Amino acid sequence: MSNISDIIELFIKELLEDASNQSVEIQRNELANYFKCSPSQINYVLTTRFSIDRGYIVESRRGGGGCIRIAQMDIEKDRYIEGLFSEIGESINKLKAVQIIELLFQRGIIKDREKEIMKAAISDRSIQSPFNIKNEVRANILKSMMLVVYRNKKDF
Amino acid sequence: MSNISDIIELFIKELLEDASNQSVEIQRNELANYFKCSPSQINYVLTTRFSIDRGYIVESRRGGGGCIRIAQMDIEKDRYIEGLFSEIGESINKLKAVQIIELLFQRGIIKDREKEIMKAAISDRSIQSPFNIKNEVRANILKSMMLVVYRNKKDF
DNA sequence: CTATTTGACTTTCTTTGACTTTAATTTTAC
DNA sequence: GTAAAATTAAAGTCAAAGAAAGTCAAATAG
Repeated sequence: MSNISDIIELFIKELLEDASNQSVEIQRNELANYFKCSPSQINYVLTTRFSIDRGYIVESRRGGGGCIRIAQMDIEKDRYIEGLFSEIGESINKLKAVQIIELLFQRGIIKDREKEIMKAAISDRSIQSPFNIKNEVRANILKSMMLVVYRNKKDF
Repeated sequence: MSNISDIIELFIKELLEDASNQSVEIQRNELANYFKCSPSQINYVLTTRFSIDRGYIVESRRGGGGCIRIAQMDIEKDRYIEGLFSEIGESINKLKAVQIIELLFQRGIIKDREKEIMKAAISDRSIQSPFNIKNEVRANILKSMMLVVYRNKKDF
């Protein structure tokens, strides 16, 4: 204990607890100043503790008035998606990805057009990277989209 | 949050909401004075937030009694999507991609959750390719997804 | 060795101000 | 009284400065 990263992690998680809509906005420099650490420490915490795999979506804006938004999915409540996530892992081929998307549709978690959009996003035609990282990129895209779906159930 | 540009953007959009004919007239100096900012700030907001690819037309007249008119374009969905396609081209950065997605939502072409799914798919976190092809991949993903929307209008 | 911390450098977005251009109004010359 | 000139009242442009956040690699801690 008592490394700053853990403390900042906890702090952000408390903010998220208090937030009504499961998302908070922070200012990197402000937070860094508050914890008397370097600004890039905040980035470190975000990438190591608030990654997609852990159920968080992080967005940011630079420039004057810039900020970082952290949104959370309540992964505990959804053992199901947790299972799918670990199945996807770091890398997934197109066939398996499509299967998972179809599954989500069958379960009534996504609508028809959402299914089609997701399939389009992870198609080989989309991920035309000339290197052998297609499946890694596909895994990331799929997980990101799934997070949105799970976070956003209310809108369904 | 809380940068003046965003506030002015919001203000103008509210004016547009209230306007009967989807267009409003403002006076640059008056507005600048109201928000206690430099007049050229207004130009900045107009070029970054009310550009033609965001669906706005801005006209102005200089000299005494001059003013700026901002009008919201009302374009047929099909032609609209086609135009956006050519704008995306081979490569697109994240900001522009998000703008296009927001536009589709604003125009009622996609739903809220579809918007979020699409934004997740083209986020930097998703497209974690270690090489300099991010923007190419992003363009492909976005176009693929838009194609689904375009073909699948009936479901909306 | 792995995880953390820091700092120098980069990128992106915003804000400001000095200068330019254009249009309307007022003044002047005839 | 009218046409040209001067003045004034807008809006436009552009580049520099400022305000964030991002990256990456070296140093440090455990």
